[in-house]
This record gives sequence, C-alpha cells and structure tokens, in this order.
Amino acid sequence: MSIRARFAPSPTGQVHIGNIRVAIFNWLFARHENGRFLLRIEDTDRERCTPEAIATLLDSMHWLGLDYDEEALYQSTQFDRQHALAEWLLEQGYAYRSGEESQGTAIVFRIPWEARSYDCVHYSEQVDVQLHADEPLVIDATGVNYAHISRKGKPVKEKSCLVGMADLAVYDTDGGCLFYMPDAIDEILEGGKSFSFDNAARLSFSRHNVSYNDIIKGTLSKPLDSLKDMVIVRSDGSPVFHLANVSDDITQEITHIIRGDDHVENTYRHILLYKALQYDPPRYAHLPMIVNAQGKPYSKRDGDAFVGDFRSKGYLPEALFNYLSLLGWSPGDDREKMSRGELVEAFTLDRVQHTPAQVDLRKLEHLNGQYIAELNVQDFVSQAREFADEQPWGDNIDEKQFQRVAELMQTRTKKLVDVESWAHFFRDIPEYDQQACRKMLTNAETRQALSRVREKFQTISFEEGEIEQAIHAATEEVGIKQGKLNQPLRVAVTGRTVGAGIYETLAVLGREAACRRLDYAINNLCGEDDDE
RNA sequence: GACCCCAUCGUCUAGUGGCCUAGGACUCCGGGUUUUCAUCCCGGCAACAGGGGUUCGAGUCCCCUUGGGGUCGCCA
Repeated sequence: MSIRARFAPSPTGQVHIGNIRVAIFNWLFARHENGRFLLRIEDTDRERCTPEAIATLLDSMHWLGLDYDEEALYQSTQFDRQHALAEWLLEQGYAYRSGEESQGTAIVFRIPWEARSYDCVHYSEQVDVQLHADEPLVIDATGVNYAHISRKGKPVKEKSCLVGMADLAVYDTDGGCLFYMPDAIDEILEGGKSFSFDNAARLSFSRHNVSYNDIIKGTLSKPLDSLKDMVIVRSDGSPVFHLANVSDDITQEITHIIRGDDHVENTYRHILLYKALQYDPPRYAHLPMIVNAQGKPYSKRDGDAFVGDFRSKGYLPEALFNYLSLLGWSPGDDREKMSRGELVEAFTLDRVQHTPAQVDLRKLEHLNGQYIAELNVQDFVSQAREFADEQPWGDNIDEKQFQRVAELMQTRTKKLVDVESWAHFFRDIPEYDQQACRKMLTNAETRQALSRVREKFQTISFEEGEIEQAIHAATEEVGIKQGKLNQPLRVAVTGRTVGAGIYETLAVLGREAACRRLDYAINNLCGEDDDE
C-alpha cells in the first residue's frame, strides 16, 4: 500500500516554526517514499480559525514549497462522520454517556474491555497498591477510583479504566477479599452498578501494557491502568480532538502519522480508539521538539517564532526549508547545504534525532547568505527591490541605479532586510556616523586631500579606474600615504566606515552625488581638531 | 509529584564495540586575498554529563546518579 502522510494544523493566524517543521518532515517523508502528502485543516475553533488564518497558513506552505496532494480536508466538514463513529461506539458499548442529563451529556470512550486480547497489549507484571485510608475506593462503569500513599504519607488520587485492572482484587486490612472484578464486571458494565469501599487497604491486579513501535523512538509502552476513559464528544455536542483526529485520519486513509513529541502520550489512546473502531492503527513517528535560543520551549513571546517573521526579515524559503530540515535530522554525511531534491532523496525517519534541537539564528543566517549569494542577479535585484519598497527612501529611485547597487551588495547581504543599510546610496545626503566623522575627517591634511579629490572629480570621466587614479593623485599631492584616504573618503561620501569598495561605490553614486556629498562633508564635517 | 523519553564541542550534528589522537558546520580567534566591510582560502580554540559494571577493547552495551524534555483537560 502506498504511503499517506499528512499535516494537520489548526490555523490560528500565524504559522509556528515548530509546526511548519513538522510539515516539512511529513512532506520530505512522503516525497521520499513516493507517497502522498495531505493537508487537513483542523478548523473547529471558530474563534481563532478565521478565513484570514487559513489564508496565512496556505500562503506559508506555498511560500516554502510544501505542495500537497488531493484536496485539503477541512475538519469542520467532518462532524457527521465523527458523530457517526461516536454513535457507533455507543451502540457497541465502547462508549457511554456521562454527566447531568440537564446539562447535556458528554460521550466517553471506554477503553475496551477486550483490550487485553489486542496484539498491542501485553501482560507486564503483578501489581500491589497500598491504599490511603482517607479516600474511599470507588468502582463503577467509568473506572476505578482510588488513592495510593505518597512518600510523605499523603493520599494521591488515581483513576484507571476498568480493563486496566481487569482481574482486580481488593483486600481489607485483615487480608479479606472485598471485591473481585471478574465477578462484578457484568453488573458494572450492563447494570451500571457501582461499588464503594471505605475499608479497602490494598489493590492487586495484573498489569498490562499498551505498546507500539515508534519509527523514531522505538518501542514505547504504557500501563493500561494508567489510562483513563476519555471524553470524545463534549456535552455541547462538539467532537474532542482525539475523536476528530482519529476519525479524520481514518477518512484520509493516513498510513503514517508524523507529529511532535507532545503527542506521544495520546498515541496509546488513539491506538485503542482505532482498535475499537475496527481499524488498523497507522504507523507513528514522534519528532523531538525544537527550542528557542535560550534552550527553552518556544513561546509566543519569543519573536522569530513564526514563519512570517522569517519571511519578513528576508530569509529565503529554500534556506529556511534547508535549515529546518537539518534541525533534528541529518543526512548522515557532511552535507548541510542541500537542495530540495537532495533532501528528498536523503530523508529517512530513522535518522531523526531523539533530542530537542535548539534553533541557532546565526547558522540560519549563514545558510541564508549562501543562498542569497547564489541567486542570479536578476532574482536578487527583484527580491531586494521588494524590501527596498518598505524603506523610506525606496519610492522614487532609479531602477538602473538600484540594480548596480544590488550587484555591489549581493555578497554582503545575509538577509534581504539588510537592504535597509543601502540607504546611503539613495538619499541626497547620507546619515553620518558622528564618531566616524570625528575619527576620519577632522584632520587638516584629510580635508585638503578631499578638496583635491573633489576638484579632480569635476574633470575626470567618472569611472572606477579614473576615480582610483584621481584619488591616488590627490594623496600624492598632499603627501598622504597611498590608501590612507580611502576610509575618510568613504565616510565623507557614505557616512559610514563599512560598505562595498569605495571606487565602485563612487562610480555607482555618480559624479553629481559624489561631489554634493564631498561638498557637504568638507563644509560641515571637516572642522579642524577643535572639538571644544 | 507520578509516568514516559532523552543525553557527543556554546549551537546543529557524524559516530550503530576496534577505522576516534572523536570528524564536519555555525559562532569566536588568528592568518592570506582585498582600498574598508563582506565573499573566498588557510589555521586555531572547543565535546563523549558523572560514577559503576560487561568486554581483550566502550562515545558506542547494561545499571545508578545528575541534567534536560514530554504528558498528566468536556485544549489541540
């Protein structure tokens, strides 16, 4: 059978970086296996799940190239199917109603009494539990309520599903047997009878474990008695996550569920639900979570937590995709910068890490810089232009000029927002770094040399080579060492100490702008060494 | 607190009992190219959490401790 994986987000307006990584891993897995990658939109939270939120989600996926097969399934369209399953469970005795009739009753999934015969359930050990005298032992159709004794002697309340203690025997302080589950189960299940004991001192039962083989984490198991029956339909009639999720996965014929680590504990119950519903459970793979730069789980306040944050800072989708795929996974060799095709080819779940991975923005930035450097010039120009549009100086600029600046700056750009530092190319007079001015421009010789350069600029053809020659000539005339004028000139013309080569910068700027700035600097910034 | 999972440089990772004197990448620090910066090239700092076993041999297997994470809802 062909593999079917899915991404099942609940759109809330922004797409979390951890979620999109789950989507990427699902996508990579599906594409590697030549299977299908499906999208299911869990849009049952009417408050938060607006059309805009869905649009944002789709947009983020499209941006990252996460194309999906078949039509997206909207969970809100599946109520009938989900309710039908709940009703069926009710009819079969796998579920019961709970709560006050007047308030409306919830539907609760009962961990099936025959669970011990499932192939995913195995005997584990004999268990004895000492009970706390303060809390009564109550056994009814919803399970076994009891309290064991904590290390400090306090009562710790617990609840187990009935089958978790299927051969339960209850003893009083004298060792007398008060209750034996196999004798009472019919009365409980069919008659709704309940038992309560104030004098119960000890429980004894044979423990069974539900287990499954996680593709990433290996064999995992959980005692059946640590599981409680779970609500699958709320008293207001709305299906709970567990039911909706399983129901829709059945509908979409999902074969592999790849999701965050936070779902591991749900898996046991979901498997049991599948079993009760008479379906084979899918394979599961639980991804380690990703954590922020502080090593803590991402919270909404972290900043840089959403796909949109990265996009608006000018990370390229290929770079983010590449980086995220390397968080918690590696191809097994030294490759890091990998194309989508290479990633698809190399991706297997068994190489996924078992530990939470910390996001390192610097590494992402480095990778992004590499992707930017590889962009062909026209792509870079047009993408940079979009970011320039956001700048106050971005409105009426010469496109030819912009292109020349972009060519100069491409290898110096790590993120597209870096174009904000190109301002000095496009304003009449740049913003001057005062400290740099003091350091670079306040020398008398410098002022003199700049004046000479200014004069020469008037007459030369304004090209890189001639500009360089003019500068050399000026320094010689004034008696400054070759190259010593470059930085002062840079400050005078761009306002800052770093940037592209000064000859190129000058050439791009053009005679008119260069001279205007030189005049400004000479007249306003080149005061003698006279700072008070 | 209970249950479960995990543990290699600061970070992402390679490593599946001998090929490990623990490799790569980011960061940082040197050096080279260069008119500054960036790119590019060369070099350096830096890790098997601790303690016990098993074994001729352990980063690799087992146990304990410590540390981290996850889960304990009519949230998803």
